[in-house]
Amino acid sequence: MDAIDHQIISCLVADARASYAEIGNTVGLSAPAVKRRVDKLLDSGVLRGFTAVVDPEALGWGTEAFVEVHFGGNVTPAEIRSSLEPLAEVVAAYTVSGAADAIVHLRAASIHHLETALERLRAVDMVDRTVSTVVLSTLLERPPAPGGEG
Amino acid sequence: MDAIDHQIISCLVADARASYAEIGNTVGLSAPAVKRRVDKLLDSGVLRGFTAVVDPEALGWGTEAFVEVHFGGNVTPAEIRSSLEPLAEVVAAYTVSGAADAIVHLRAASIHHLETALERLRAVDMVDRTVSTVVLSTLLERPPAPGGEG
DNA sequence: GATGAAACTAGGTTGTG
DNA sequence: CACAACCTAGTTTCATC
Repeated sequence: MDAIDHQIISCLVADARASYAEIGNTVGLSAPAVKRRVDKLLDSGVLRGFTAVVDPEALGWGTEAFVEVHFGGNVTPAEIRSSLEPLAEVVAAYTVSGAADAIVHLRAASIHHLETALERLRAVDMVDRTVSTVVLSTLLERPPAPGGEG
Repeated sequence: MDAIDHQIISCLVADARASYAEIGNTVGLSAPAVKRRVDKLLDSGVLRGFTAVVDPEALGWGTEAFVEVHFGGNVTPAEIRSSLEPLAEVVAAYTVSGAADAIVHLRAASIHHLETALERLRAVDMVDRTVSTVVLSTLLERPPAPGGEG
């Protein structure tokens, strides 16, 4: 994990289908050298994989919301995870500090779809209360800048 | 944008470096046919591109927070966007309904780094008040399921 | 208009120094 | 890590339905 690895990761984040030769040209390495590093990064788990970036609107997932979920009683993160995993509308979920126990990021096709997703979320065992915040517009969405401070 | 396009998108979301032949094998098409469809999806904007999925911990970005931002006065989404864009720790930002004006997703290297990022966020013009929620653990993070209801 | 097969080109992969 | 050879995949063209 040296500076060149960070550059390679940057290239792949920018375009996961970039050729090794192209990346090598950017970072000053030969194509095979880049491949070996990428293989190592995949093997070590630094790179988890490669995915396509899709326009949610085009797929008919134009409605988003963040939901603070309050659980009743003692619930483990693992239990929360397994209870949320079956809900297709849940694109992300986090346990958090503060008043709520978890924040759930929902993506739905419409307000109506969002409502039914919320109903199913509230029907999940141990869910006590939810506070929904509907997304009006996405201002910014980007991968974390590689090699920040710290 | 028929059912096969959705299948192709699913394949690419699962693995952006999958070969056209492999995708074709899954969706029941030949490699050239898949390529033509992918080109069209890229051209039409349904597919925005391809990116690498990186482990934030491994890159030293292990601390996350969601911040509700309250703005003073009349601020346009475009103004919010351009004021947040320079902050490297901002990985996502949304205008939202409800009490807050925006939700900002921050990723930092440490609690200390998060603190400095919050200071810079609060120093942004027109930012009135912020309410931070620190992420304890990531339960789930996944792309939206293609072809939902709606 | 879109697909499938084949030919050609480019990139991925492995071995050697 | 670079170089070189080999092999696989991407790309284009053309014929077909």
